[in-house]
Amino acid sequence: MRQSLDLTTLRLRRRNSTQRERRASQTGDSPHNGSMTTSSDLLRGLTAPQAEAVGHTEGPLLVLAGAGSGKTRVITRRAANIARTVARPDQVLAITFTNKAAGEMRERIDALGVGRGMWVCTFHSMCARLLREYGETIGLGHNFTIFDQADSRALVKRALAQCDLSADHFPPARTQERISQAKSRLQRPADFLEIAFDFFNKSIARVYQAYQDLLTEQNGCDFDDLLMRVARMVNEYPKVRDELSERFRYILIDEYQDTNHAQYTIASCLARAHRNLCATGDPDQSIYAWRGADMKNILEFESDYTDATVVRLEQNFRSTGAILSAASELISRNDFRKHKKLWTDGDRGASVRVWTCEDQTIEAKQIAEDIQAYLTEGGNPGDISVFYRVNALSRVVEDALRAARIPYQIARGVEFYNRKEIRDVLSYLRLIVNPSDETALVRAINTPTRGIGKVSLDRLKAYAVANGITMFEAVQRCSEIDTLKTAKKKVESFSELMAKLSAMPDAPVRAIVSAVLSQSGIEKSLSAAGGLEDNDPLENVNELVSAAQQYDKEFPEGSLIDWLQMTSLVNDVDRIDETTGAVTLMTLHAAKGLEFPVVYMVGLEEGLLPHARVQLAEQEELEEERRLAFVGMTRAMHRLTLTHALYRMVRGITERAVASRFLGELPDDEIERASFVEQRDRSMSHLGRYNESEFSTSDAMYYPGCRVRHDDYGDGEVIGIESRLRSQYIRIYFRDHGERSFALEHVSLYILD
DNA sequence: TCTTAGCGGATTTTT
DNA sequence: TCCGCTAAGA
Repeated sequence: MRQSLDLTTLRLRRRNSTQRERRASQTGDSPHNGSMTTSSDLLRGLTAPQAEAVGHTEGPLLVLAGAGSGKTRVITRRAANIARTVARPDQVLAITFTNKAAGEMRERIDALGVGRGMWVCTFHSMCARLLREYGETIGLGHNFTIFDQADSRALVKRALAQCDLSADHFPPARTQERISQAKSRLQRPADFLEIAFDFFNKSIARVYQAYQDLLTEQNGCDFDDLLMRVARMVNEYPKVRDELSERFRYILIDEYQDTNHAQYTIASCLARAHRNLCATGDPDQSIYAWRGADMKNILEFESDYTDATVVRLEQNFRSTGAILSAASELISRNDFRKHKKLWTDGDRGASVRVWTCEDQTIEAKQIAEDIQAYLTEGGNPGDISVFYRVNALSRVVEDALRAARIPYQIARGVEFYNRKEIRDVLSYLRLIVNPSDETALVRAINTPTRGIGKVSLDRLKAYAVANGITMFEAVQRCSEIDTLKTAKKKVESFSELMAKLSAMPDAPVRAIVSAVLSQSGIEKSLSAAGGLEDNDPLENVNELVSAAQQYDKEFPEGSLIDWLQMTSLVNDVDRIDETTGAVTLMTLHAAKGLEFPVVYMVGLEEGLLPHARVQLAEQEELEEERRLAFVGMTRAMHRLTLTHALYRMVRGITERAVASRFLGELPDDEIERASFVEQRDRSMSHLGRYNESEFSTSDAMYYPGCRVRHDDYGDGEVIGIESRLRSQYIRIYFRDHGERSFALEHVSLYILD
């Protein structure tokens, strides 16, 4: 089991060693420094608060670590110190937010001369591992399948159908979200029903129950189940809790501000025996409230553990003065926060650049040109990253980079595993491991098409239900199913195929994957179809084989189960390869915890950041968007560029875009503006008169509080911009006429200041 | 049972 | 723009 958790670690270690060694040497954590064997060495080069956190061992500890304050270094050294002085490595549990972070941390700990055996993983992978070990206690087979979001969505649809609820009133995505939220709050279907008073919630409760039954029937766990089942297990089975909390004498949890209730419960239970819980995080970087994360967990740590030591890290070692000052000014607009003052004694550096661009194509082109110039000066593409709020924005940037022949990579690890052909192959593997996995069966049985369609599947299902067996067992006994007509033979041969494949469970994973490819006919049908220019499915499938081969090489002891688990739990960032020397594109969420010398943030517009889906009236939602902007900005070390476009094409339609209010919240002193807007559009635009000066605040920069003049209504103050239906509306308060709102594309306004 | 055309709806962010 | 779903035809 441990194998699966180590895999990502090792892979990342191999890939990233160059870059990380470079960074490590900058921070004094050189892996080649073999002389670090005493605890005092671990304190070398640290500031006083950092040293306090590293040296602390006993009792609860809260490290409030501002962006770029050397947090990773601190927790790494602290873990190393503990494992060296007061505990064995295997008594230490370190939970990080991504597998990548886990990999880096493990490598650094290794470099500090600590032996193997420490648990360094994410909440989800830790839970999967614990469930394989203890699952029987709560009636979960050890060979359970992890259902990803798409699988889970499909089950929600089935559950909705079973409950006779129309997808119109209960959109599967929303329903799934409701269920997920309930699970993260540790509410079971019955609990949910108890607090549901209206028809809507009662219906959701029914769907939830049906959904959960479907999952259980298939011996499956969705992502939330991994957490919920472990949380309930440690809560309700004192024996398990005691055993585990006895085992983990020291627990470190990073990014504590983004934990949800289930994770909080797990942490509390595991820390029960020894109370050596160290939480690190930064409330200003909490960006996952939408998926149930609760900032209260970190804000109330001190009342949960009244004897907690609190260390604040406020000195920033990452960014230049200008970047830090701009980011600090922005985040200071949030009301719901603990006051904190980040500071640096480094140089001010270059101003933060704010670019106003004609449209998204110009925006992308300017960025590509700017990157090109940076590379010409000898810069490294690997230093650069481009962030955006939504994945859809990556497209234009990609096109521009490709046109400029600049190497880039996108942090979208899950996408690979979401490809149809990959899911097809994986469904066979899942079925081998877990024959109850009906979702996998239904997919595999007719991929490639073998003439087993809906009708035959219905008959198989009916037979299974009538006889109280699984659908897979029905497949195996298809000869006795009379309702099957022409399909009988076909089902039979599928059954034989699966029997053959299942007979090789201990073979190397690569061999199993290859066997699936050749014997299922997937390979043949893919090569017959012929490859497209890019994204050839056959090539993707071959990449999967290589991945399996890699796994075999690194984990001779590894099993198919573990490999599948690993592929289910990869996230976007995990697949970034830092050694390729390519510009990295990612969402703002994925950027958390990373740093880059050069950062671009695109699409700083109302509707994108803050996103149109957030209720602007809800202060907390708006503040989370502001934190997201803050997280993005504070990733930058030397150079930060923020861009917005005046027109943006959304779903094929070009729309007027308005600069993000966040741009208006940045301090002028730290900002340098530039405009890439063509003259003709200025004169043709229906937005009224512009400021004369060329680089003035952008033409479109209406922000809340901005004073404007309207031809009919006189002077007023902008209250906000709202997106409704297809267009955006600007709401203005006029002294003489009260509140009015106008369609942005038709209104004519003069900006007064 | 499979293929295709046409339509409508959708998009936040992720383990 | 794009994707997935539906209905109709082979």
